[in-house]
Amino acid sequence: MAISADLGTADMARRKLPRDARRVQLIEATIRVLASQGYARSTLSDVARAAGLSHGLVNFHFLSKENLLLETLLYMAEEYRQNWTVALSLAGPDPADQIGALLGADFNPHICTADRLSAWCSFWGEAQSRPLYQQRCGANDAAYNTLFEGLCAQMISHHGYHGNPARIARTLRAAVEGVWLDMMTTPPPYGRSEALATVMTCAAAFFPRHFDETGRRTTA
Amino acid sequence: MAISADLGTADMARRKLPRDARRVQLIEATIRVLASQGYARSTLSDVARAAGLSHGLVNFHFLSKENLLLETLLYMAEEYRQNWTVALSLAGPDPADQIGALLGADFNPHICTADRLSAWCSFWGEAQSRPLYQQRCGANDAAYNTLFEGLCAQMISHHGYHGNPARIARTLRAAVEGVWLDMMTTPPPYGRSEALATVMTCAAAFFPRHFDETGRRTTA
Amino acid sequence: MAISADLGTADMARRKLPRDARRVQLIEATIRVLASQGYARSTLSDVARAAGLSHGLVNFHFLSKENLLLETLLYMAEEYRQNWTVALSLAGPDPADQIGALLGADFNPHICTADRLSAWCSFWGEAQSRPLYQQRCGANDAAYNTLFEGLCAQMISHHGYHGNPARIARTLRAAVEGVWLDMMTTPPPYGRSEALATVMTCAAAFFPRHFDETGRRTTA
Amino acid sequence: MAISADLGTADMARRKLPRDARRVQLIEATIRVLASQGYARSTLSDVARAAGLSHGLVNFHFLSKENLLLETLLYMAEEYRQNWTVALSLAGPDPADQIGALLGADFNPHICTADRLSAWCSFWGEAQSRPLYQQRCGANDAAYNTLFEGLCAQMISHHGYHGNPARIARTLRAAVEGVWLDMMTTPPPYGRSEALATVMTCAAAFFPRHFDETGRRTTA
DNA sequence: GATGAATGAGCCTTCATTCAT
DNA sequence: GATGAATGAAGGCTCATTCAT
Repeated sequence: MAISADLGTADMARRKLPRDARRVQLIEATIRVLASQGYARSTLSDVARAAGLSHGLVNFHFLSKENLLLETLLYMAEEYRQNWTVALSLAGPDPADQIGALLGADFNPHICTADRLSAWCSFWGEAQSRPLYQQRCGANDAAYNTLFEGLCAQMISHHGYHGNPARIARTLRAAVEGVWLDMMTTPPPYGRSEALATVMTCAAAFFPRHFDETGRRTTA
Repeated sequence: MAISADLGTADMARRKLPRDARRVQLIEATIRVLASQGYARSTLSDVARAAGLSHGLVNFHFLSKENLLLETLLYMAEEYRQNWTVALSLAGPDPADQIGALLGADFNPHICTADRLSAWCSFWGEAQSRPLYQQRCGANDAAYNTLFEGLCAQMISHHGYHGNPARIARTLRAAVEGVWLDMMTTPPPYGRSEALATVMTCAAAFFPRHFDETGRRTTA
Repeated sequence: MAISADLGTADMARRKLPRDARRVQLIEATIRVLASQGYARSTLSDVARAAGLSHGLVNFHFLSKENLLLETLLYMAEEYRQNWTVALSLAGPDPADQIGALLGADFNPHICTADRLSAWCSFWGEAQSRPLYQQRCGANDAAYNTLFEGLCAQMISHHGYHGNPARIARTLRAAVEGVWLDMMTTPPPYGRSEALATVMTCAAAFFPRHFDETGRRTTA
Repeated sequence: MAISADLGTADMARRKLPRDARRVQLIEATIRVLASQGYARSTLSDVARAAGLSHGLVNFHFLSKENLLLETLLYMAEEYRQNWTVALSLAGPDPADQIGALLGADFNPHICTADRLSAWCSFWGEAQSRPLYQQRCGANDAAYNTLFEGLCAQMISHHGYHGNPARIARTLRAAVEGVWLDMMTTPPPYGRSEALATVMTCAAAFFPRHFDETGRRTTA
């Protein structure tokens, strides 16, 4: 993960690296455990075992289970943010290109892992009763939403489409999340490519001249 | 839904209720507790307190916590199924009417309660690691999916639309689930009507002559 | 059981019969449950189920579990006492006949049931920590011991044997109890007849002219 | 027995004991608790309190109550086996010496404690309904029984006695167990020496030239 | 830093007892 | 008398947290 490398290099001034490396190691273990056990059944021992470390070390690095889980969520949220940010920066200036980049980023094999999807799911399930989680879960990234809505508005104004940009943006966002849920709930054959195709079908419904089921229309 | 009518009210506080009435009372309490505490933090004592009954009674009627939660899920799944079944039977023969009825049913105030949405969310979060939950959660109702896909196919063949019916159906389904997730995650103002409007926006994108943001076009 | 019939007819003056009949029914069920579950795992529900009666009835008739178990022990102790009393009264006047009768009585098929042996075992296991049980268990029947010791003394004085009558009596008693324990602990083939033969082997060791492995020597 | 030497004393109250030492400490506490409370009333808290440790530690070391009790039984069975094995190895080659050693070993003050007798009793009481216990309780040590029977056979062939060796062995075994039971059930004055004398009385009945009430005849 | 034994709060579960019907 | 729902105390078990080594 680019993010973990960055985290490691950031304050690398001193031998802090082992410290952060341990943290990332434990967080990655937490993600795996959340995926396989679910939130309610995940224990610190499971995490320690998954990380190949000793039981007591988890509290040493994260002070509490509560905190470990929160940091795991923050880690995934940051990872997610960096992912679409990078994708966006690599895309062309056309809003269609940018929308395509954002939607595609959600299915980037680095992000859209079975384990990570499951872990997200776990957090969603708990978010309702935990304000701290809620702030970091999915649809609450205001920057993302504003950006996406702006891109939809540009599609309308620049490319001659019609409709309420906020609602179109929200619809596409909902489709992505719904598809993510399906990927969890539905048996294997329903993979990343079919998921992406489903989302692109939705995009094509709104912007038929710029998208089709396979993604951004190259001939647009 | 008739199933849940009037339960949890004060008058049934004590002493000898018919077996099924108590079960429903406890299940409704479980839904409320799941909504407010989340899955991981829900205890039998919470459920008993929410129902105004002793905690021993929960095990008396449900044998185990595990089982109580499973029965709660089954109860909600059945309630959900009945809800769209009824809505469908009341709709006209036109596939557009039936699709409108199905989508609207998902936002029926009886079903689409804050508590119920939260409870569903809790189960989704755990479903990944529990096959028994997974079978009953959301996108796995084969009958529903087949039906919905058939209706989309009819829209195409009867009303001159284009596209892959399976993928359109899946997209609409994903949009509904995504919107449900948003309703949980997003603060209050995002209510049932806005949620329904979002889903209808999606339907309108696929079947513009038969739907708009407010629902089924009356003049179609 | 003769004893249960007697209990039933004793105060049969009025319709007390159903009352005592129920008690005996529950006690017999308790014996079966003790035998199959052991003391620690026997519950009132088990007893009720084994008796084919309702749960609440046990407390109605016996006031408490503690009391039910005590009464069961008293019932078995009384049954045991009657058994050897009757056997003794049917035996001839010779001390050898009486000893033979007493030893044989312990393996009377009515008394020496698999269930009853197991139940006795359960009570023995608990007796150490319950004075009330201890008084009624096995070797504490003073009347029996005095009697048996007297008979051994007669064997010595009348039939020319040697030894300490108290100790011989105690040895025979111990052999009976040890054999009972073995019958519980050892797999099936070790039945009543082999058990009796073992005890008779012991008697024959002390009184060889009057006993052999098969019991009282007929030609003595 | 070396195995149990010095355990349960004050100095090992707290903090980091080698794994096995803690296990033995807890097992010894379990024996004491079984003796004073009986099987049915023994709780993990009792055991923890008796050991001066927290109750959580019991499950930490033994995983479950069930397992703690089983391990306690195994510990006592092994202790018992070692006891007679050692006694046998110290005895002379004459079968009479060896039988005397085996019978005496059963009343070795290290083994034949009030607590241990009570604990054995508790297990016997439960053994009927627990195959795992049954295998380890008393009369089922095939090696012991075979050995003992062989020694009785030697007494017959070498020293001119008569009788069925299997039955004599079983009788002596039964006497030992019966006497053990009596030691539990009967009030104090009935101590180890009287118990041993009773068993020796039995041995003397079968092998009068080699045993008397006080044990192995020295002049044989 | 790292380890894992030790602690104790909290939860699920069992079950004797009560009691309305 | 009989039934079985209801209660609540008590116990086993889990597990986050602490801490001596």
